[in-house]
Amino acid sequence: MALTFYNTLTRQKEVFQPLDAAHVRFYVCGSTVYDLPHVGNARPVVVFDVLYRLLRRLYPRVTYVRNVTDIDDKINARAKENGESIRDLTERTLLAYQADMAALGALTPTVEPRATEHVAEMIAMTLTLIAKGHAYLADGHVLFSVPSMPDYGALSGRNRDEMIAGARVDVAPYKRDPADFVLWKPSGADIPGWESPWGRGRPGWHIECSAMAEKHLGHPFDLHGGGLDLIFPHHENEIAQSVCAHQAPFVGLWLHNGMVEMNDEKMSKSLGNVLTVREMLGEAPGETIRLTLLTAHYRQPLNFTRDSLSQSKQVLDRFYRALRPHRALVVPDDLPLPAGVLAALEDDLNTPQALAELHALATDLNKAASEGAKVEAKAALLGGGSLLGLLAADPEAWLRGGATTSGLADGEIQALIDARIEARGARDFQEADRIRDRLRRQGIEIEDGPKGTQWRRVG
RNA sequence: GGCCCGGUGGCAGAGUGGUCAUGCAGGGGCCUGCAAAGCCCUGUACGUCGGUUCGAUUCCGGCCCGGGCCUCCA
Repeated sequence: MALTFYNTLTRQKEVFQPLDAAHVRFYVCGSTVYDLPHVGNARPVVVFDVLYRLLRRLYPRVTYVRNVTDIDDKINARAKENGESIRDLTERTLLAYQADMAALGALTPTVEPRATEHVAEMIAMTLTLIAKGHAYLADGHVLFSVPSMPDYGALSGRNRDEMIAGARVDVAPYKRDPADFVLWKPSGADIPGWESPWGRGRPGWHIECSAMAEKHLGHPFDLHGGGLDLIFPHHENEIAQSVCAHQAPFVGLWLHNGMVEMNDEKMSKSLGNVLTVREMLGEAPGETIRLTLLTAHYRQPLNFTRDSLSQSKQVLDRFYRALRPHRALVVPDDLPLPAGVLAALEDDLNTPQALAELHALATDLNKAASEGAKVEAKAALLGGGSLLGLLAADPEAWLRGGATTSGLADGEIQALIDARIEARGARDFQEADRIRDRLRRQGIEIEDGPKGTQWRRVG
């Protein structure tokens, strides 16, 4: 099956045709580093991590760029509020972000460019836009002239008049057109600023992505991703800048993930209904959070609840239970790509379908009779899992390290199990059941099998 | 107000013009000393009203409901 994606630009599914089949290049909007990332911030990271894993298996070389926004007025405000330097705030937050995303099983992108390290490129692009008549200087600001670009609005599917009609914000008096947006703005002495041809100032929000994408991926490149809420104005403006600076098409394929919701409402800091990834990592393994983010198709809204988290934990338990008895079976390092999982992901990253395939593979493994069938089934399950960034943990460790902290240490558990085995050997089932009940009350479930008694923590 | 998206069985959540999602929960069986796990079987689901069709949950239109964007936002 051909790799297919729903393109926001055309609002239909299209077969993916890389500009260079030897080297696929894509860009995803990352995070503004002023606060701990919440679960909503994590969704694009996990979703596009699956995309990255898929592309790496399909193409010889993939460059994945995810930016770090460390110039932003919210950062300035937060640093002032905290009484710490901007550098300290962004450094600390970036480290937390990277740690949290790694805990969710996200691979490190090829490049994580920072805005502060690309101001020169942004100034250069701004100069180009002025030279080409797409930007102008007004009241110390450099503004992009939206009317200078006839195609403006193609991504969000709105025309300029509609935008102006629906505008809910006062238009800055220095704008020639209400839709114009800032490329560069002046900085007062108490705000970070960089020297520029227009005096000391700082870049507008959108220009960083245009400049960093160009630097690390060239122009044009294959695919651009981000949250649905970035379509307008961020991505629209990014397109305008890049297209006008180059007088050439920018990106043909745009992917946008749906929002994470709580109580059917978008999770966002401004609404105050956020759960941070860090908070959730205290309640559930990162892999459980990751799976939860993959249970719905990436373009659908995802209602995030503790209940959905425990559902995901149950699913992972099922997979790891299937794998547990086969620890000794050696599978190839180069895991196979199960056809069903691959086909599901090639169809616009249909992760729910891919998970259904994983369930079928787990059933296959549970039913496998011969040694050869077991090896094959185990490799398939792990291979499918790796494409989704799942099932890399040691099954025994996963099952014994459940969500709740039992009062019993592993040694104590084993001692009780040994005692129970002895009782069973003596056919003292009353004693054996008493021990089992005691373990169960401590959150330990035991299973008697042909290879002896195994246990796991439930919760 | 403008632009966009969605409403699937108890829950989560894919998908399809006419036999199946999948998982959890529920019911029955096999296995087990009993369990647990596993395996097998098990569900009159597709917001509503019309239209197209031999046939619609799936296509089209109206309506109702929910969400997103239009301002920072993943």
